[in-house]
Amino acid sequence: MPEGPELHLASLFVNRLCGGVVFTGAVTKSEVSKSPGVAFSCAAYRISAASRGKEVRLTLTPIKSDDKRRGKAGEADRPVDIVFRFGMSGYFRFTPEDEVPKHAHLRFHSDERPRRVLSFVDARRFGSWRAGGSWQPGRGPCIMLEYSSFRQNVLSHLSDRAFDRPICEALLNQKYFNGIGNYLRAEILFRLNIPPFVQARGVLEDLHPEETKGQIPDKKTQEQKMVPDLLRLCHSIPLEVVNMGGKGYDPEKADYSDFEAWLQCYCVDGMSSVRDHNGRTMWFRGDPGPLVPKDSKSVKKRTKKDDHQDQKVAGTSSNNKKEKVIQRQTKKEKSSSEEETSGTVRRSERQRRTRSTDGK
DNA sequence: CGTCCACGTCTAC
DNA sequence: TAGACCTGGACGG
Repeated sequence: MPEGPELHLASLFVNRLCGGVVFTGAVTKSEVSKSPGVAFSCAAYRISAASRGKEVRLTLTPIKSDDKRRGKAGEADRPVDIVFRFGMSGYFRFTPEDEVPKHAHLRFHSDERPRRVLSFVDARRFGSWRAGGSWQPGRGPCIMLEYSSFRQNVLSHLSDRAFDRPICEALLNQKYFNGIGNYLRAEILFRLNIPPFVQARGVLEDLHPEETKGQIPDKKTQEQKMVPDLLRLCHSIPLEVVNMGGKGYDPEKADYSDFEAWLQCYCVDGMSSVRDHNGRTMWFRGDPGPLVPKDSKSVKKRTKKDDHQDQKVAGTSSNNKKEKVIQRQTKKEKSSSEEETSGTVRRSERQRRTRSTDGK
């Protein structure tokens, strides 16, 4: 669940559930985790959280007790910050001690009875944390919480080579779009009908610096402001997810359906998808744009349960990096595939469940 | 059983 | 621009 909205929801989650809780003792780490242990131990401390883009920072604040029997060796008295990245599968849980989830790699123990545990859970372990530091240098301002400087940061660096890339790939660059991930880029570009593989600079260079405070907008400016531009949607669409209220963050199935219903493009039946230059799946509708990878393969969505269709578009070689499946391909098949997949292809013809054998 | 795929970085050739 | 890093769910045989 981890893109900007999920990270921010995680911070809200921690503040809501742990705000009044006193924690105690050491911060414990799973054996298997490669992230460094957190050298913090305290008889009584509180936990608060903040987020920035795709990072969450926990602050452990020791509670000053009246009796000054502090001074035990290793006892902290100053606040400690821990900055987390969630990888592909990280999230926080707060559970009774005997219900700590599998893959809980960093744990904070409450001073209650029965005890509860705040856990950083991360099945794939692509996530990480670092104690004592701050936000990762090089990551840009938060798309949700630092909108103004985010916008400024992008528009003042358009000469950067990063904006040579297709817009869909630039949107994953955390130096400029801290918080955007794979589902958000699809949803954002979809709502503006921007082809994903057009050069980023071209999409961005005409945008206003905006937020020109004190200036009375004339009618034209007002009209322009009615139409949210790309950078504004990089802010507002993630906030839509946040405002759904915990859905989309919680890995439990019950909440997940709401999030699924919110998606208009990403993994949605009838949309097209291709691998971008970094091997990430880009979901879109219509024209992919001129910078689409040459050997890209278009794929129709596979639905999970209901109608389990798994239909690929015939044609182009399957460029699966890992398995290196060498597919034969004929020019004829290729052209027919492009005809079917690239041109907006009104999918009026309901999802066909025909499994066209690809390139075989 | 097996293969493919996943909301993300990292670093090495 | 490839892998590497991981687990697990969905789906196919």
